[in-house]
Order: sequence, then C-alpha cells, then structure tokens
Amino acid sequence: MARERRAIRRIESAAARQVTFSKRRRGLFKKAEELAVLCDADVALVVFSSTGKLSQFASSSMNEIIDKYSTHSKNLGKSDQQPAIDLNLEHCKYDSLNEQLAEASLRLRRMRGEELDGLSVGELQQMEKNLETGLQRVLCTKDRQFMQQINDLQQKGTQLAEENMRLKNQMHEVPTASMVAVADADAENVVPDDVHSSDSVMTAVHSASSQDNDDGSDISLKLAFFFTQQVTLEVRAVGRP
Amino acid sequence: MARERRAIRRIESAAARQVTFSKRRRGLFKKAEELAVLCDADVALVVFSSTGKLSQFASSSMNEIIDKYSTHSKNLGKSDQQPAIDLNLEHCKYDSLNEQLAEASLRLRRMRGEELDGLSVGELQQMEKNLETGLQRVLCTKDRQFMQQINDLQQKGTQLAEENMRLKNQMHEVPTASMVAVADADAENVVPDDVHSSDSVMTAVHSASSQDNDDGSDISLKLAFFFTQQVTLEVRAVGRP
DNA sequence: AACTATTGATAACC
DNA sequence: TGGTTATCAATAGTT
Repeated sequence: MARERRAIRRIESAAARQVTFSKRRRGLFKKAEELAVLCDADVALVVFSSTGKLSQFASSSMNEIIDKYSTHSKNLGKSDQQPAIDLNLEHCKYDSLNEQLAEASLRLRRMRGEELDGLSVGELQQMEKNLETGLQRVLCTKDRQFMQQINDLQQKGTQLAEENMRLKNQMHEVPTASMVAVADADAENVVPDDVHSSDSVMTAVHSASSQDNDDGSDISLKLAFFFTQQVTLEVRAVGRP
Repeated sequence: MARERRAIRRIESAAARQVTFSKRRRGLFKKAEELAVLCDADVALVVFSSTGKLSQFASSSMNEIIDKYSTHSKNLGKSDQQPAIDLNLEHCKYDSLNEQLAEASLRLRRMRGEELDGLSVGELQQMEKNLETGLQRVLCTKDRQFMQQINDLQQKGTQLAEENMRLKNQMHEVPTASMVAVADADAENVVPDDVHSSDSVMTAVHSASSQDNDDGSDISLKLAFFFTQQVTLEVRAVGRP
C-alpha cells in the first residue's frame, strides 16, 4: 500500500520500526473501532510496543470484554485462581445470565424482523399479534404526547396573547404623538383578531411538522420564536401606525 | 474504500452487517498480525460478533498479554488485593450482566407496548418504525410458510388424483358380469377405493399439520376436507359411468 | 510531520 | 460463503 511493497518481517531499523508502528497502530485502532460500530461487535485491542508501551482500545469496557473472553474460552481463565468451587458457582450464575441475555437479545432481534426463519406459523402469528398490540399502544402513547405538547403550546400561546394585550394597553395609556389616536383605533381591532389566528396557526404547524421530526423540543423552540416574532410585529404595529 | 463510501454507523440490514463483519474482521486480524510482526509488538485482539461469537488473535499468548495488560492498567499492589479485586470484578461483571438483562427485558416489554410513559416522541417514533418493519417481516415470513404448506398439500393432492386414476384404470381392466354386476361393482369398488384414499388423506393431513404446530392446523383440515370431497366425487364418477 | 505514488482493503454486485 | 471489480483508504518512502 505504498511506493513499494514491504515484506512482512521484523523491521530492523529501530527508527523505521517506530515510525511504522505509529502509523499502523493508528490505522489498526481506527479499523477496530469501525468494525465495532458498523457491525455492532464488541472489540478489544491491546498493543504493547517493542519498547513496552501499552495502547488499548475497547468498544465497551475492556474488563468486561476480557471477562467475557475468559468465560467464553472456559479453559484456564487467569493466572492464579484459588477458589475453584466459588468460581464454578460464579460461572454457573454467569452462564445462566448470559443465556437469558442471549434469549432476550434473540427475541428483540426477532421483534425487529430478523432471524425469523425456523419459526413455526403459530409462533409467527403470536409475534404478529404482539407486534400489532405493541404498535397500537406505541401509537396511542405518541398521540397522547402530541396532545400534551399541543396543549402546552396553546397555553403558552394564550399567555403570550395576554402579554400582548397588556403591552397594547400600556401603549394606550401612554399617548405620545398626535396621530397615535388614529392608530389606537386600528390596533384595537387588529390585535385580538391576530391573536386568534396565530393561535390556530400554531396548532396546525405543530401537528404537521411533529409527524416527521424526531425531537419535539426544537419544534417548541421554533414555535416560541414564531410567537416572539408575532408579538414583536404586533407591538411594532401598535407603536407605528 | 470501495464503490461508495459508507458512513461509519451501525449497519441496519442484518445480512449486510454479517457480510461486512466477515470481511472487515479478516482485514483487522491481518493488520493486527502485520503490526505485531513488522514492529515486534505484542498484540491481542478479541472480537465478539453481534451474535456473541468469539474471534481472537494474539501475537504471543492471549493470557500472557491479558495479564500484562492487567498489571499495567492496575499498578496497585496485586499480591494483597488480589481476592478483593477478583471479588469486585465478579461483582461488577455480574451487575453489568444484570443491567444488560434488565435493559433487554425493558426493551421487550416496551416493544409489547408496556411502560411507554416517559419516552420522548422521537423514541416513540423510532419504536413505531421498528415495530412496523418487524411486523412487515413477520407477515412476509408467515406468508412464505403458508405458501409452502399449500404447495405441499397441492402435491399430495396431485398424488392422490394420480392414484385415483390408476385405480379407475384397474377397475376398467376387471370387467365383471353384465347387468347385475353394476350393483356389485358399486359396492365392491367403492369400499377399497374409499379405504385407500382416506388412508392417503390421513397421511397428507398428518405430514402437513406436523409442520405447523399450533394455528395452521385448521387450514390443513380445510384442505384435507377439500381433498376428501374430491376423492369422493371421483369415486362416485367411477362407480357410475 | 506533510506529501504523494502506490498498494491494499472493501462495498456493491454475483 | 466466496469471487470480481471499481473505488476509496492506508501507508512506504521521500521531503
């Protein structure tokens, strides 16, 4: 992978060896992480340089992976292990937990539609039923959350409208120039109407964009901004006829 | 590094994930060994696939490297603290497994529509998506199984029809008496025919229902009933030319 | 360390 | 699973 192919033998020059070690180690760690992420694998990588320096990578926890490895290759786990009986008990418990976890994991994968081959028609129908009720309940819960958010936003809208009204009245009580009186008459008619329509718009906007957004929070922010702008504009309208 | 760049995110398709895992794992192990040889490094690599299968590489001895790693990462005196550390490790790994199991169990319950309160709208939408694709895949698999059963039963039906035809021909080759024989023929021919066919039908029903343990049985019964009717009709046709 | 020419790895396709 | 190929990525040697 370079100017010239290099035989895979120990590099004699210490300097060159160090450089190559640096470069290749980075590449190796990168690929280890990529494998872990892409394929949802648990990867542990331990490297000691020829000078004895340690580098490590673990996709989850190094100790956890090493333990899993020790359990998996159920030969001599570690260097010195005195309590053989206790160890066996631990292994039993551990194996049992591992089995349960594997079972749960398999069920989850099957719920996502993977590894269905080999299931009987009856089992498939049971899964279908479970998935359908699950889906229905998720949809109900989602709708409930949407309603909640809509209510919250409507409340905020009402509060903003009230504040709007208050600001308008403040304007009214401080008549500045001569022509303002005319504008006030205008404002009194315009503002309540506008408040009402913006309220309706809010509801519509929310229910529409909430369907394809992952996070409802930014929607709230956008709407809050929207209200702020509305209020600002209305205040300007009042202030400048 | 291929036809198209792939984002480093979990591969959703299980099949593609498996293929990529196979290929990249080979590459990773090759590079690990090259680093060990070229740079005279001690390299240990442990990989658990998403299905829990273990692969490992060690430039020297895995246990040796793990020991060296443990010594390096925990320069606390290991002689005295060994049992305590071991116990802690056991405890940790037990807890970790328990946590994972609880997590998986919670996910399963949520897939069934339980304990959904407290989930965000985004999480609910993700679950909705997962449930829908899972449901679709389950339905596809179920349909495939049904088609398989129907095909099997149709084959059995064809066999029975052929057997019927053969028996009918035998009937023709054994012409008995003239007029009186007609009544006799009715009685004599119908009985063996019926015995034989019902026997075959039983076989068909049995082999079919053995494939689907639970709920497909009524379909098998319906089809068996259908075949029985066919056979009966054909027997009648033979008996009365 | 930065820079390429080159080889190696691999994503998509069969 | 294994093979092919068009591409992209890693890296050997040089500066």
